[in-house]
Amino acid sequence: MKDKIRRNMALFPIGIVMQLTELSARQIRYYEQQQLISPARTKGNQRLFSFNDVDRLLEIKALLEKGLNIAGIKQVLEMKHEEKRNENMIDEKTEQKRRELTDRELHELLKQQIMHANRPGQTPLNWGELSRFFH
DNA sequence: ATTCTGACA
DNA sequence: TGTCAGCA
Repeated sequence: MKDKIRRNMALFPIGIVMQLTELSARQIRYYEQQQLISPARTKGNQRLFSFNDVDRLLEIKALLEKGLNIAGIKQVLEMKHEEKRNENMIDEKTEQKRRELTDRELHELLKQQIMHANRPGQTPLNWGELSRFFH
């Protein structure tokens, strides 16, 4: 279990992360403000990201492309946190149920945003991609 | 050369 | 979110 410290080891500066994630420095810093990530800092106050930070950013990017806003992403990420907490019981059936639960909650999140946060002049949701959530 | 924070024609 | 300024 030495892999955990490796994944959490602060390694690369924002420039590298930009290339790895296809995200702008602006976005990466913004997501940190929204507390979606918490990269380490050098003595010179420069951000140092770990593999976990990068993976997290990739997840954020994916969710963003699915049409979720910061609030929605926070909730999904929060569930991911609970998942890891329960990853002790690696039962096959409970694992399956958990995935279904996650999908249902994602469905709810998206439904809420579609109904509620439907702002003028903007269509933040990829309805095509969302079809699977409305079976 | 890079990154950081703050601000907005 | 982009982008520019003024520092470190």
